[in-house]
This record gives sequence, structure tokens and C-alpha cells, in this order.
Amino acid sequence: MSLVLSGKSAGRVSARTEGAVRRAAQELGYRPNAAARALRTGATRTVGMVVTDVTHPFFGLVLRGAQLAAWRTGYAVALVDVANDPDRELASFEALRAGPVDGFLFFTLEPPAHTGEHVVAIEVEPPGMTFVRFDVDRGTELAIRHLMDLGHERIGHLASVLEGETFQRRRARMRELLVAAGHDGEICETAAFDYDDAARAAGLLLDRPQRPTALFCDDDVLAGGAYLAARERGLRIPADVSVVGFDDLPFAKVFDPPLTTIAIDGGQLGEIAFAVLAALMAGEPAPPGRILGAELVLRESTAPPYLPAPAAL
Amino acid sequence: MSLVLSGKSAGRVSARTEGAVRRAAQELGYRPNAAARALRTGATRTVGMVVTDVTHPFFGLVLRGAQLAAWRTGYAVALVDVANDPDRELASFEALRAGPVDGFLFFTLEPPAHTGEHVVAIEVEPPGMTFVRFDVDRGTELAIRHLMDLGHERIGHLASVLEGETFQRRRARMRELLVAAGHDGEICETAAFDYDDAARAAGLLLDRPQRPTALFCDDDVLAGGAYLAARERGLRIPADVSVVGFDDLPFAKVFDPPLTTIAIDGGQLGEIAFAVLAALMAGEPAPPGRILGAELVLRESTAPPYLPAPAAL
DNA sequence: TTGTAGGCGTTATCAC
DNA sequence: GTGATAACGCCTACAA
Repeated sequence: MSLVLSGKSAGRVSARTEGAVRRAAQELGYRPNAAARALRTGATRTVGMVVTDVTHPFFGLVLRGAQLAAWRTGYAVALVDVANDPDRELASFEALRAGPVDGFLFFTLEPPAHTGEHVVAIEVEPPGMTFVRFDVDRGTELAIRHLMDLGHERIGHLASVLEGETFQRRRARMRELLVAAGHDGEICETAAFDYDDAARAAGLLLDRPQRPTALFCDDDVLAGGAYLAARERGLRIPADVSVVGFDDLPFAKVFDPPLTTIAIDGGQLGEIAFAVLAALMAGEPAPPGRILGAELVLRESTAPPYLPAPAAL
Repeated sequence: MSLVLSGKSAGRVSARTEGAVRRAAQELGYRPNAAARALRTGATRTVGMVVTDVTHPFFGLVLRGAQLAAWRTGYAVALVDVANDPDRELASFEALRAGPVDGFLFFTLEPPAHTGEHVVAIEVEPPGMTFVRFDVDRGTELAIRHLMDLGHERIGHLASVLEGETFQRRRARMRELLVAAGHDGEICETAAFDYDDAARAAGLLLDRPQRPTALFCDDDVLAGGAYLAARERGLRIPADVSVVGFDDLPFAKVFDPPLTTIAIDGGQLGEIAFAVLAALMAGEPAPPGRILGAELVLRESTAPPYLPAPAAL
């Protein structure tokens, strides 16, 4: 019967019956029931992607990448937004374990500990769990080096409030580089991924008695907050403060001045994360993890500290 | 047996057995299988939301709103991105009809014609289909009026290439208002929701022999492209060109100058769309449609045309 | 108050 | 090459 539809008719059913079946199915508007199939086969050909915050522009890129890769292999990806709520995160995981998905892409602060499910962690590297992440150490090194090469010594860090591993890495690496160069290592404020809150935190940094001459931001949204704070205070970027972001979100180049930032490829991240998960689900030997590149995109928000005022003044 | 777990034990099972059952379930790590339940009950308590482009920042807001509302009633929402591809749109619909969802939220150009499924259209108003959309007529009226009040007569339209109903509305209303005021009604270029393409199209507008003194953009992303084009040409906003956007995306206020735009509430849209769908699924009488407000947010990207040069020159 | 059985729509196996 | 049948796990009606 439905051998035909599942494409396993080769050499099993006569061409005539096959045609008849197809026609009948067509006319009756028959469509195989997904629930029954899932029950029988134990697979849904769907993977769940759980993210902390759909509202952040970076996720769209990642989801798009994962979705494209999934599509090619006949999988669908269901997105679950956890709205920065750990309880909800756990609840989602439990709900999804109940059957609706064959595997998980966890783009959150802390993926649930290993449970025998197929899961790949994104941007986190939990011990023993397959992961895909960017080389943020390299990324922050590129950013900080660039600033130090320009002559900056007092570099503020506009950091994410989120305790994610990727952010801890940024902080640690930055500190390392700064102390290695003999500079002050901890001028830091944290903010949510929200322009107003970021502006508030950036303001705290800019209002310090010893104002930092440059700001390294965990993310382009945060950098946007720094732009806001600088504008409120009549500070020019980059003449009075240099700013460097992270992510290279599409709007970074429309900021004024265009934002110098660390580019990472969200689409690629999603694509690779799905590929790794697919390997896992297929029982193939998957790599323990993948680390993706990051590079510096030079635009116009950085300059040497304290540019001399125009000669005329 | 599983009467307990489904919460229907009231007056059917003794408290003792109930406790025993719960404990056993706990220890065995038993969790009801979603596929089997779906097969049996015919419902999945999941709705599908299909969007044209996850990559656009507006969708995050809508999804968040829908997801929050769904969560409250024990529903999940699965997001499907269609990547602006009509074939994929149809394919997704077919795939989703196979069972995995109880209802649909269609945020696309053209939701598939009525098929007996529970579906609510978002930002489109197909005949006979339940919908939720913004009052874009009012929104564009607010924008155009504002520009005309400022004294603009030659207003360019930086429009979306997408043929969505919401965009056709903007165009039609704008034209109406312009011809009613006796102005030239069609200075228009279209672009994809992408800063570079938008900059290209905006450039076409700005390079016209009779340069428009103001630009009305279908969307804040497009407005960002206008900023880029103006910058390339050394044109000042708003002194040389006024710009007004649509959506009030979070980054609009960090643009320089902060963007005057039409604010619409994506979260509310998602929330209401889900509520309407829930009513539909429950068989309750649902309203034929809902129209949500839009308002003008005055910032600094608009001014009277051709501001006189500073007296000193 | 508790136990049992049937069926939801598939797929896969096995006998014809 | 084809048709029958069992089983996936849950829910619910009905019998004990």
C-alpha cells in the first residue's frame, strides 16, 4: 500500500499498481499522518533549536543557517524562545524530550546536562558535550590588539550581564591581554542587550573620573548603547572615545560613524551546528566540537586616543 | 493508570494509589509520548508560525509575543522560516498540515487559500480569512501628513520589493494623500530589506534631477539604507533630506540623527494573533479580524525642506 | 475504585 | 508481487 508513497516500491510493486495508488492518493487528498508515523518509527525528522532571546538580531541569522541545512536533508527545525528565563529553558527541554524532536540545538547559557539525547551546544562548550562555537578568544584579541596598537591604554569593557561562557571568555581574554601589556585590567560595566540599558552602562564607563579612551563591547547592540551614551555627553566617536563591537550585525555599518567590529558568521554557525547534529543523530562519529573563525572589520569608530584638537582652536 | 497524570483522577482513584503512581512515574522517569498522544487525541497543542524572513528584526518581536501568549495556555509555537521563497512556503504548509500543528499563524505574503484548517493571517487580509494587522493606512497618513505639514511637496517613496498587501496599502495611501494635496504622486524605488540594496535604491531617488526633499520608507531597515545613501553623497539629514521610517525597530533611535518613524507593536501583534487563533481552535466565535494602532514617533530625521544655510555663509 | 481492551494511522514483517 | 497483521504508546469507554 503505502510502500509506494514512501518510495520503497522499487522491485516490490508493479508499475501499474503504483500508478493506481498514486492517483487514488491524489484524488482522496491523502496525506500521511505525522503523529502516527512518529509513533511507529520513533523519529520526527524535526530538531528543536532553543535560544535565549529571539529578539536579538543575531539569532535570526543562526536560525536561517540551521533551517537551510536542515531543509536540504528533509528536516525541519522548530524554534523555541526561552526569553532569558532558566525555568522556561528547562521546561522547554522537558517538553521537547517528550517526543516532538529527534535532536537539539541549544543556543543558551547552560544546556541541560547530558541525558542521552542528541544535543549540540552552540556558543558553549560543556564538558563532554558536542559543541560549535566561535573563536571568541581570537576575536577579542583582534579587537583589543587593534585598540592597543592605536595607542589605547585605558580600555573600558561594556559587557553583557548574561553569564554565558562566550562572554566570560571575552572578559578573561581581554584582561589577560591588558595585564600582559601592563595596563589597567578592569574597567567594566554590564548591561542587558537593550539600547537603553547599554547606554546607561556605557554612561557609567564614560563618566568615570579617568575616562576610558576606548570601549570594547561584547556585542554590536551594546556598542549602539555606547553611541547613545557618547551622544548624550557630547563626546565624539572616535575622536573622544573609540568603540569596537562584536558580531558585525547588519546595522553596524549604518551607525554613524560606521562601527568597527568583530565579524562572526551566524549563518555558518547554524549550518554547521545542524550538520554536526545530523551526524550525531545518524550515529556517525561526530567531532567533539567545532570552532569557527572571527575577524576584525575595520570601519570608522576607532582612532588613536585623544586626537589633537583642530589647529584653528 | 495514567488517569492520575492527566489530572482527571478526581473522585476516580484513591489518594493512596495516586501517590503511588506519581512516585513510580517519577522514579522511572516516565514521560508521556507526544506522538502517541497526538495520534490518539488528534491535537498537538502546538501552532505553527510561518514567516517570510526570520532575519528581519521585526519578526523576533512578533514571535516573542505569540510565544508568550501561547505559553500561558499550554501551547508551543513552532517557527518556520520560508526565506522569501513561495515554493518553500507552500511546502511548509503542506508539511505542517500533516499533523504536527493544530493551527497556523501566517505572516507571509499570501497565506494559502482557505482549506478548513485553523489559520489566522498576519498583516494580510485575505477575503474570508481571519486576520490581524496594523492600521497601516493610518500609519502612512501620519507620516505623509507630518512631512507635508513641514512643507514637503516632493516626497520620495523607498518601498519594499515585496508585493505584500501591507506595502501596497502604504503605496496607495501615500499616493492618495499626495494627489489630494496636488503634489506629484509617484517618486518611487523598491528595494529588498537589506541595507546595501536599500542604499542603492535610495541613491536612485536622491540622484534624480529633481531631488525629493523627503523620503518615506516602508520600513526602518530601508530607512537605514537611505541614511547610507545620503552619507555617500554628503547629504545631511534632515537639512538636505528628511527621512521617515516605519516599525520603530529598536535601533531606530541610535541612528544619527535618531529616526522619526511610525511605531507599531510587534509583540502585541503576536499576542493578539495567537489569542485569535486560540479562539478559532476552541471553536469560539472569533472576530473576522483585528486592526492594531500605529503612531508617529517624532525624532530628529525630519525638518522643513531646504533649511536655509547658516547666516555666516 | 480498579482492570481491560480497542483503536488512532503508520510501517514492517511474514506468509501467500 | 501482494495482502494480511502486529505493534508503536496513549486515551477512554466499559466491565468487573
